[in-house]
Formats: sequence, structure tokens, C-alpha cells
Amino acid sequence: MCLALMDIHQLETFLAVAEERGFSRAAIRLHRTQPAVSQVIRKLEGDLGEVLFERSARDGTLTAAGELLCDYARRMLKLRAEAASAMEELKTLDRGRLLIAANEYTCLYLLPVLDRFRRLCPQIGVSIQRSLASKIPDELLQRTVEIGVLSFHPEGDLFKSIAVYTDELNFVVNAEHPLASEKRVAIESLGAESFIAHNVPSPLRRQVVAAFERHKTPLNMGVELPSLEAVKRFVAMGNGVALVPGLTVERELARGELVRVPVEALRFERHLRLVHRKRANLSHAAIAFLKVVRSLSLERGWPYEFRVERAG
Amino acid sequence: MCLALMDIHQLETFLAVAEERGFSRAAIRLHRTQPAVSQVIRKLEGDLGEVLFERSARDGTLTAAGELLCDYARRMLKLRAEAASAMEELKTLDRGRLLIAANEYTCLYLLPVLDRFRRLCPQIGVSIQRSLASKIPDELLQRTVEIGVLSFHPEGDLFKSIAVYTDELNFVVNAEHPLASEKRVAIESLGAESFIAHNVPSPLRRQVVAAFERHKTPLNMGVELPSLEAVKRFVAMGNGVALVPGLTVERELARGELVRVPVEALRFERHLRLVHRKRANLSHAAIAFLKVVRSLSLERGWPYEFRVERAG
DNA sequence: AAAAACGATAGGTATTACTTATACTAGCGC
DNA sequence: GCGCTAGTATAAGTAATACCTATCGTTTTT
Repeated sequence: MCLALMDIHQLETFLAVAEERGFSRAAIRLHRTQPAVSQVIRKLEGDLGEVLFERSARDGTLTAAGELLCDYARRMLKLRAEAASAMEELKTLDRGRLLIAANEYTCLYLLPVLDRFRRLCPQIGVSIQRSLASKIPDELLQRTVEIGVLSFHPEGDLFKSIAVYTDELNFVVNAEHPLASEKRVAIESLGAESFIAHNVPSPLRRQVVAAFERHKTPLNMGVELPSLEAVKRFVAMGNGVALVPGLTVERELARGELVRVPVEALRFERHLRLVHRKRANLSHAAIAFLKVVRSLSLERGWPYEFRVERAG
Repeated sequence: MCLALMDIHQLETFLAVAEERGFSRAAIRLHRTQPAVSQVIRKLEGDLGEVLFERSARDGTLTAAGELLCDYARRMLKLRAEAASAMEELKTLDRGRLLIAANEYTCLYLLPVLDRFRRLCPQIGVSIQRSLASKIPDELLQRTVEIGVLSFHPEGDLFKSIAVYTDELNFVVNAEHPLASEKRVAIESLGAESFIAHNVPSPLRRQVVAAFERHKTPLNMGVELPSLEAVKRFVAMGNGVALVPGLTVERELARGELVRVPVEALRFERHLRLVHRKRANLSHAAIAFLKVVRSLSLERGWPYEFRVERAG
């Protein structure tokens, strides 16, 4: 058998009558006429097969069934109000969660933005999920995350990206290394060095390999390590040369644990981008985040001028 | 500002789309056409000011706002279903509470009915509230209780009553009392006795006083006590005579603690009635209760024949 | 490249929900 | 008793809206 399913407008009317203790007063509160209220209640009672008000009393007194329904009606209307304000909170950034994908080092670039964003929108949760750069486009398409941080614009015309930061890759060695004291180093002199590499496939890596080939210099990938942290420490222990993003070694350079080797005619610039799907319905949180990026970019005058890039 | 208030039909449609992952499939489930679903969703999105589905995906994937609403929608629909089945349970007597007013002794007559009723409808709670007989009509009018147990039909044409039981009032004394051994006692010989009375105003009491006056016999109200239990015990201790409802002294008579004194030409019959408001919307529980009364009455052939009395 | 799947849009129709006007009922004052 | 007031029910007309059919525009599939 099929239960009687009331709709929320009936419940609203019903509650008004119960609370105002009368059809006419309820009608006033609901900005309707009294017959409209009568009809709604009649239909509701008909649907339920229960009389809800003591008609003999004429004062909107509830029957037992009415009392029971009253309780449910209140809960449902409360829940609806809660839902409505929750939806509203999304717009006012009082609620929400932003999912971002970044990899081990690109997430470092995000920290200043994140810092500002958190101050502005403390109610918005942020999850920065660590992903391999090569996987991020897929994750964006699958909507696992809204924004990805990449050093390249993904192929295909499904994405939009905003360049936000330019970082230079630095050759680093430890302080005792022969190259540490050089003012200028020719690329060819790096041929003898042992390179400590981060063994993650990336366009950067291909770019580096190509550059060495162009200069007909052998690239001796002595050791491959799975994390940047490991690469840095290994080099700091006096093992070979590494090519790492400037931001990741700022502190080590400052403390003298690592030394930057200025190589002539070789500059690797990484253009970090915030990437999102082209026709995505970005959440209010994501939009706010991008806005923060934009304002920070303007304020601090990051080297790579802010602009929107379209693929194709 | 005023929040967007969705109605339950929109939510139902929304949930169908979310669960079926597609507008067309949702339309089939809802027995509607696809454009109808599209329109409902469009209106809902418009009301909320939030896009709920990833239109680019075309597979009914939810946006962040959609996910949030989905949660609320599920809860609201669940609550509605719960309300509907609660209302249904009232009809099937799987839920409800019956409020009855009775006084100290009339509630005793109710016990066999109550016993049967509880077996038939174990889910229906019953509260028998102790009230003075004279207050019960008011309580019925105020809808504090649905049914009252009285030994008289209340005045006014607002009530309906069902006579369910006839009980005779018995003169009782303790075993050592001089009257205890008499086979027949004339009313005039009671004039010398000290009566132990229940000091609650009742039509019965007036009736008794009138009967003694008719026989020109003095009625010596030696002691008035506030409860029947007290009256019975006091008489059992050897103090005077009491006139009490037969049912209340059944056990004491059987055990010999009290002895019935058969008085000639004096019979006080009490006709117990279940009373309810004339135009009341009796709950299913109350109707079921009256039905039990009727069937018990037929089965056991209670002395006072069952019938409905109308006032006036 | 054509076809299929899916959603959006437009216009017509039927339902529904509200309105105004009026009738009914109970309680109250004379 | 009678009329009066406050409150609700009923009836008929109208405005709103929810649904349908038909069609179009995309994207995905083969």
C-alpha cells in the first residue's frame, strides 16, 4: 500500500493554523485568504485520511493525529530552513571545502596564497592533495579536485590556466664542492659531474635532457631519488649536482648547506599555473581562491605577469 | 534577506536525478518526461542561485552545492516518509495514546476492559488519570482526556455516554459487628449506626441522603474519610457501617474481613458509563477501546445492557 | 562522418491553487 | 427568544504552473 505523502506547502499551512490557533489568523500570517487555508487543510486531511483539527472547537485545537503531524511538520520545516541557509553559506563563503591538487614542490608556491585565503575565508576548508603532475589533468576531469597546480598547461582544450609564479631552477652543490666557489660555470664543465635527479617524469626533465643534448654535453644521472627532500640532503652530503626549483632550496642556500652554481647560457624557468577545467562550475570557494591569487599577484608583483591563458 | 525555500517536489526530482545520474533516467523513475525534469531542476537552481549539476559532464554529476543539497534532500524525504508512516500507524493502532479520566473506584471497573485492550493493541499507550467525577465533564470539554468513566450522564447535550456496567452499593460491616449475622435488616434499624463516609461530593451521596430521609431514618455520618481504602480499613477495624461499591469490596468480602448487610427496600445501583464528547473526533485508539468495551459487554453479559444513550 | 544519447527550449493544455462572494454554525448580548 | 459577531466551509471564476509533445543543439560513440 502507498502512504500519503504530504508536501511542504501543506505542512507550512498546517503549522500556521496550529500555531495561530485558527484558520483565519493563519491566513493572515501566510498572506493568503481564509478559504485558501481551509482548502489546503482539507486536502491534507483528505490525503492523510485523518482529521487534524477539532472542528467542533473552532479554535484550531489539534486532534491526536494533528499533534503527531505537528511535530514532524516542525522538524521538516526546520530542516528546510537549515538547508536553505547552508546553501546560502556557500555563496557567502561561510561554508565549503576547496580541493586542490599539487605535487611535492608546487604546493610550496601555494603557501602564501593559502595563508591569505585562510585569513579571508576561515570557514572554507582546504585540502591540498598531493598528486603527480602528470595525473593532475585527469583528476581535474574526474572532478576529484577543482584546481591543480602545474608547471605546464595541460594539453587538450578542456583546461584553463592562470600563470601565477615564475621560478628558476638552480644547480646546487654543497659548500665543499669544487664548483661551489666558481663565479661562472660553462655548461660543458658539468659533463663530468654526477647528477642527483628526482625520478618523477615531468616536462621539466625532458627539457633539461634536451638542453644538455643541445650543448653536446653528457648528462650523467648518477642517482635518482624519489623525493626532493632526499635529493637536497644527498647533495648536501657532498654528492654531485642537482637541478632544483629555487623556492625549494631557499632556506638551504641561506644557511649555506647548499650553494648555487651559476651556469652560463642555461636558464630553466618554471611557470607555475593554477589549472581548472574550462567549463567547470567553479565553487564559490574556488572563485574566491583565484581572486586571492589575483590580488596577491598584483600586490607582490610576481615576476611572471598575471594573465589568463587559453589553450589551443 | 530571504532565503530560497525549496519545495519537496523539487527535492524529490533533484534526488532522482542525482541518484539516477541523469535527467532522462530520473524522468523514467518519476514517470515524467525529461523536459519536466529539466524544468524542475532549472527552477530549483534558479531559486537557490546555485548550479547543482555539472552540465558539462552531462552525466548528472553533482557540483559542490549539489552535494550539499543532496544530503539535506535525503534527510527531508526520509523525514516525510517517517511522518507518513507515523500517521498510518495511528490508523492501524500501531501508535497512539489513549487518555481516560476516572476516579478512585470507577477505574476498577475499567481493569478488565483495559486488560483486553492491551492485549489487542499493545502499541497503544493508555493513561488513566485520576479525577474527581465532578471535574471529568470539564476535562472532556477541554480535551485533556478523550473518555471519562462516570456513574452518571453529564448534563448538557455535549456528551455521549455508553452504559457498561451496573454495580450495586453494599452496606458493609466487619465480622464482629452485630449486623453481620442478620439475614435481613430493615432500613430503620440503621438509624442508630455510625456511618463511615467517603467525603467526595457525588450524585450517589445525595441519593443516599435522600433515601434515608424518605424512610425518616437519621443518617449519622460519624466519620468522613478521603479515600475508599481508608473507609474499608476503618470499617474492617470494627467502626460502624459503610456504603461502598460492590466491586471495591469483592476481595474483602471473600476473605471475611468485611460482611455484607442486606438491607430491605434499599438498593443503590450505580450505572457506570464511558463518556465522551458528542462531536468529538475520537482517535482510532479511543474507537478501538470502545469496540473492546462493546465486545466484552456482549461476551460477559454485563447486567446493564449495552446501549448508547443520547442526552436531552 | 553519421548516428545515438542526452539535455535544453518552446508552445500548448490541463490541472491546481488562489481569489472573491456567500453560506453556514457556535457563542454572546439584549 | 432574537440578532450580532467571529470563525469556518463552500462555490465559482481566474491566474498560475506543471506537465506534455515536438524540436533543436551538444557531445559522445561507432
